[in-house]
Formats: sequence, structure tokens, C-alpha cells
Amino acid sequence: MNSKEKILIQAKTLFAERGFADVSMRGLAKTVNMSAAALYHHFPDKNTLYLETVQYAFADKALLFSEIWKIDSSAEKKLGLFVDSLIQVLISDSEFHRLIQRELLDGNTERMKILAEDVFQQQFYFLLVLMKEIAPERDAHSLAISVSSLCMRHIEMQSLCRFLPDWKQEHENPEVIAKHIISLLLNGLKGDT
Amino acid sequence: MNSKEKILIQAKTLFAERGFADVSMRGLAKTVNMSAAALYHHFPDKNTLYLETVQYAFADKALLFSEIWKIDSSAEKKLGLFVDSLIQVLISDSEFHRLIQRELLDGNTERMKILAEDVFQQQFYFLLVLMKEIAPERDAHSLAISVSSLCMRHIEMQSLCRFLPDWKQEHENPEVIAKHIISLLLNGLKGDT
DNA sequence: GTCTATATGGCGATAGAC
DNA sequence: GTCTATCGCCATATAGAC
Repeated sequence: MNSKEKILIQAKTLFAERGFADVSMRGLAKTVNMSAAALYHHFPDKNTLYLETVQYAFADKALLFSEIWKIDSSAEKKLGLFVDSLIQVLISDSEFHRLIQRELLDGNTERMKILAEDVFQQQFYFLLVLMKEIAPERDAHSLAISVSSLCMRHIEMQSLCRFLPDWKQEHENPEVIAKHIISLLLNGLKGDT
Repeated sequence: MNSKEKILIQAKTLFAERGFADVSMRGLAKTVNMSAAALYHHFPDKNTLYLETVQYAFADKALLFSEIWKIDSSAEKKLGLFVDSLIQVLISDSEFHRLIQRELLDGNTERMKILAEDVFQQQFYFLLVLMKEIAPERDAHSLAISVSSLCMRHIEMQSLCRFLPDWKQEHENPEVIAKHIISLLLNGLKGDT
């Protein structure tokens, strides 16, 4: 593995965990056993390093769900698989998840465009098709946002939920979360569980 | 208004906008026309200042919805009012909203407890009661999380959604968002709009 | 491609006058 | 309660040797 890739891997970890302002070039250099000066051979400045780190972290995510859309099954079943997969990806690559959260919070327009086009767009498109099939009389865009919102936030709220009434251990089980979301989407509050 | 309050107001703005690490005592001092040293008369260190700022920003939010729960109306109607109010609060006090996002991302256990007990707990309790009334056979805790997740994330995703397929201007209208969420909750994907 | 050394400046926090 | 001055440290970034 070349140096640049080694740097990007560690940068992803550090930026995800502590954010842009709280990561120093010195600190990053230490984790890859380099001097800080050496980083500047690979990246012109800290800002560019961050941008490239984000793009690196997002690079392979666009294709992650492609098998789901090809499956010959009902739209509801596909939606279930998508929710399962999204939750699994967010949990298994929590650095990726945290970088998305940070980008959403920052709201930089240029990087929003990158996030939209490089990460979300393809899956979002298929999700739109699915929504139009399941609920043709509704607003597909809003529904697709709702699906991803539910998956992401249910995970992000875990550290808070422990301190809220009626919390149970099982609420942190990914499969329980997924099942809840699917059921809510398909049936609404009043449907069967 | 005394100096301490003036400091807290500006600190809320700065911490919400740029995060703990990216706010300097010098910079904060400038916005309140003070020397940095003077800040240390009111707060022992930057960490304590941040903690007090968060508590200050959260202080009056707990009671914001109390009228809703008293209204003599159907549970569905109350849920609608809650969603409307939550979205309105998040939009009208975006600094408050951003501080919550930052706290959720940080995940500090001590401060999660503060956030849960000082901000969420009371509304969450009433929301639980509402959920048990509307959907007695379902998991009320998960449903209450879903309600707040939908409200918060739909707003947080706005800067991203502009770059996603099928986006329309009206998707940023708070009333449109609220109506969508209510309809999704009450009817699920397949219900009427 | 990586190093050491360094320029330049901002940071949190404190001392002590008023 | 606020100031100026300062300590000691760490930051980004660059220069130049190897």
C-alpha cells in the first residue's frame, strides 16, 4: 500500500471521529509514522486533504446496493432489503456514517453536491422508483428522504435513547430497528406489527 | 443584560455554527467587546463555558410544547400539532437545532444525559402516551424516536436534497414537510395523502 | 519521498494593575 | 469586572538537505 492511501485511511478515521478543526496535521502524521512535512508532499494543504478524504471514504459506497435492485421480487420485499442493507452499512462503517453526519451539519454547498452525486444519487433514484411503485399517489421524493432519515437517525439516537423512558436493550438491535422501520413505512402507526 | 448572559448568547451562536474546536476564546471575546481574559472571570475554562452554553441554549425548550398535551382533542390531532410545533421550533431556533446535532454526533455520555433529561424527556413522555393511545399494539419507544427522527432529518437534509432527483421548491416548505410526515405516520406508504 | 529545522501566528490560560 | 501583557504550547505551512 502506498503512502497516500495509508494517509487517507488514517485521515478518514480521525476526521470522522473528531472533525476537521480538531485534527492536526502533526497528529495525523504520527498515526502514519511520518513527519508532518511529508504529508504536504501528497496534499497541498489541510483543506484539500479533507476533501480527498471525504471522496475516498465515499468512493465505493455508490454501488453497495446494486444487487438489491436487480432482485426479482416484490417492491415491498426490495424496500425491506434496502432498509436492512442501509442500516448494516451505517453500522459496519461508522466512520462513513459520521462523515455524512458532519457533512450534513457543515452544509458546504460544493461538498453537498459531491455527497449527492457520488453517494446518494444512484440509490436514491432506485428508491424513487420503488416508492412510485408502492405508493404511486404520494410524493416519492419526500418518501425516499423519510426512508433514509429513519434509518440514519434511529442509529444516531442510540446514545441518547438509553436515557429516555421505556428504553430496552433490544432497541439497539439492528434487526429490531429495521423491522420497526419497515413496519412503520408499510403500515403506518395503526397497522399490524 | 449582564455580561455573563451576553457571553452565553454569542457563545451559543458561535458553538452552534462552528463547533467547540473551531471557536476560540479570543474570537468569542471580540464578539462581546471584551478581552479574552475577562471571559475567565465568568467561566473557569473553555469546556465549562461550552457546557453552560449548551444548558443555556436548552434551558427553556422543555416547556415549549406543554400546551399541546393539554388540548382536549383526538390523539391524531395532537400528534399533528406536535409535529408542526417541533418543525417550527427547529427552524426558528436553528442554533438550538445545530447544537443538538453536534451533541448527538459527539455522543458524550454525561451531556447525553443532560440532553435527555433537560430537553427531550418531558416531551418524549407525552409522545409515548400518545403513541400508546394511537398504536397500542406497537413499540411506543421506537415510534416516538421515529417521529422526532423524521422531523429533524427532513430539515437537516434540505441542503442535500436540492441535488437529488425529483426535488421541488415546495419540499422546503415547513407545512409541506409536516403534512408529509403526519400522513406517513398515520397511513404508512399505502395510505391516502 | 521523507527528513529536520524553522517561520509565523493563534491558542488556552494566568498575573497583576486599575 | 475588565484591562494589558505574557507564558508556553501547538497549529499550518515552507525551506532545503538527503
